[in-house]
Amino acid sequence: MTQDAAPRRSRRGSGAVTLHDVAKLAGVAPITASRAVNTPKRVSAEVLKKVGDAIARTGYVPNLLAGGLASTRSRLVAAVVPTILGPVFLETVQSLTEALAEQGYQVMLGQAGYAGTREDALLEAIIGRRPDGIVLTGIMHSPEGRRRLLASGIPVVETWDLTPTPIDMLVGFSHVAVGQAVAKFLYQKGRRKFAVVAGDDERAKRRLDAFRAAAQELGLPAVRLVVVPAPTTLRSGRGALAQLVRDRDYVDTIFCSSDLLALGVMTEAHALGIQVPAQLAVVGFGDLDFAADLHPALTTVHINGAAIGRQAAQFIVDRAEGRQVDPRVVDIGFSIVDRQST
Amino acid sequence: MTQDAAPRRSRRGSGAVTLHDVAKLAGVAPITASRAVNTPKRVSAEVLKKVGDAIARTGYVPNLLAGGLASTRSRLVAAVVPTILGPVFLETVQSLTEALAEQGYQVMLGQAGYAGTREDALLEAIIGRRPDGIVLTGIMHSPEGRRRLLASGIPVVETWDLTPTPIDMLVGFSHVAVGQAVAKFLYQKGRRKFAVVAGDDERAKRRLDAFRAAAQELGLPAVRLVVVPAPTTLRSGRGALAQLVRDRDYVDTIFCSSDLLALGVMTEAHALGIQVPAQLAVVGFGDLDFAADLHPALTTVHINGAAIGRQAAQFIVDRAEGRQVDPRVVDIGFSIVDRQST
DNA sequence: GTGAAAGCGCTAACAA
DNA sequence: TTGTTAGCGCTTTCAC
Repeated sequence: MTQDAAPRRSRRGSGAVTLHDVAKLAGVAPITASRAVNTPKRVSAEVLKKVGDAIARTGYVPNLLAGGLASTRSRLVAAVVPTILGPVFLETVQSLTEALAEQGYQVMLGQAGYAGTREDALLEAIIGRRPDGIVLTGIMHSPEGRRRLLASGIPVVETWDLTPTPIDMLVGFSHVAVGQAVAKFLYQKGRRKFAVVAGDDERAKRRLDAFRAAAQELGLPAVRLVVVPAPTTLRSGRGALAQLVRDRDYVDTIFCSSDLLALGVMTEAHALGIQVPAQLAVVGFGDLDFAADLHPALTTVHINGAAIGRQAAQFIVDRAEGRQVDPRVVDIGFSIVDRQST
Repeated sequence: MTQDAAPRRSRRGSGAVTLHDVAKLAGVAPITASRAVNTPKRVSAEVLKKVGDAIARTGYVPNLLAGGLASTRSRLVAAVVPTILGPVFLETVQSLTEALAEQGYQVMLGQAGYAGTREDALLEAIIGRRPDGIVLTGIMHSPEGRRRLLASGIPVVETWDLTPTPIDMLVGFSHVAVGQAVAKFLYQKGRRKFAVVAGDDERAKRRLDAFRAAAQELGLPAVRLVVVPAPTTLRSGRGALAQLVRDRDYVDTIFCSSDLLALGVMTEAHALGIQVPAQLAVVGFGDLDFAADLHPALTTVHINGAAIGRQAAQFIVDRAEGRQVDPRVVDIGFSIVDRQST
């Protein structure tokens, strides 16, 4: 603890070990120590060893805030979801986090809320961190928000959708195609009287509209619609079926906008003594973990959420490393998993 | 675009608007602009207006990396979960994120993996960001990890448990008390032959041990045990009941270490024609969203995960603002929600 | 209430 | 391959 004789201005930051300390201990210049840490190939074996020893001895952990400021590369990526409580995007966030972690990036989580309030404050908080990328899942449709993102110059990946006018990069699938495919699939199964139970959510609405249009084209009767608030729950699924029954609106098939809703419909069917699939076919969306193991097993639309996360990570890392990203739009597709509930 | 006459070394960072630009436009010193942004009360109304106008005109967004470096307060909090895919901790992460966002902090997400591998790399990544706090949920039990955390000097909140030797701060509940309470509860319901289906997880194990010990003290026969891999799933719940039946190990009650397992047990019971609760009582753990709406509704242990998140946020903000935190351990308790499945 | 100077810990640019 | 210098954009300390 050698104090300076004239300690005019002491700041001494956090008091943690710095690269300077390591460099001094190793007997090299700070920048050399920096290279030993970040680009070990561009440094002699001897220096590498000395610096490595010094790090081990001091327990040095690089300050990424300082590094990010100096290099204008924060190695931070923001992921924005409506809410973390919806199980839908979790797989994407998980694989995104993992793929990025492998490359030395961390994920900052932002919850926009379905309402779209706070969007502005959230954007401010995100942009202020100067992340190397922003991954959006199912949100940010206000023109003002899009403008700010664009203005920030930060690479943006939109996911879980295929919009005609992406902000920047895009990995998702067509909700319209899903709606059409499910209608066709059910028609081929011999089902004729459809209902839809859907969360009050823009993309669910697009699936549903396509579904209804396809049903109409197939010459089927009008599709009955029950809208429930987002986020969807088992409870609202139960309520929706109860309502259909109460209205004596008999249908032979229900397409739900989430697996949780489907589970709710099936639960209510069980409680009411309605046989699935004999009397009622149920289709979900998402193919959550539990869908395959329900009784009866749930037919549902499978989205490879993990692949979406990985692709998003790839996009961002590519950009951060200065690589050209092309194409900037990836259609990850979907598949209908045919199980017992239909 | 006035270029300097002799641009020796241009670095020009990110090219974004800086506080300097704002200050110049407002006709004040940078530090004054800084005060206008961060401590508006310590600035005259006139300055406040000029700076506000300049910010609006330029679209300035403060660089929190730079601010964090200078002030040694990153306003970043790391939250570590085993995996984001387990629904158990989500409510905690959600309320933590929200409570912190209100105070201007962001959450960085870390996934440790149940295996405990990568723990070291994760710690390095976290500490390197110099977060103002670290919230741990259900992990970090390696002595080496604890040592590093301690050495980093960063405030740590452990959650979802009540350990005898916390690293720093702690908000949770007693898993032993849960096990005992559930055993007593079931005994009072007239149940006598217990089984446990539990994930291979340290804390589930503690609940279960306490549960078995309590059953023994009540003079009940030995508790049958089925251990399934973590994270727990509906499928492993189904498998567990199937196994019990296959082994002709008849029990009248199953205590599951998660609601998902309980749902699996109930699903399998339904498939096998076993009546719940008449022939078999089922108790879950977690009181997830769907538990109340199952058929029959699931009796389970309720943990106020949101309260845990809020308390953790409080702990960290208090510390960051230099307040004394006392007490540093909060028992959030639990409750048994008595529904139809028992 | 406002400002000048210094520096948080690191890396880009340039030079040797 | 290594080192020197000058910042990255902000806030602290000290002075008025």
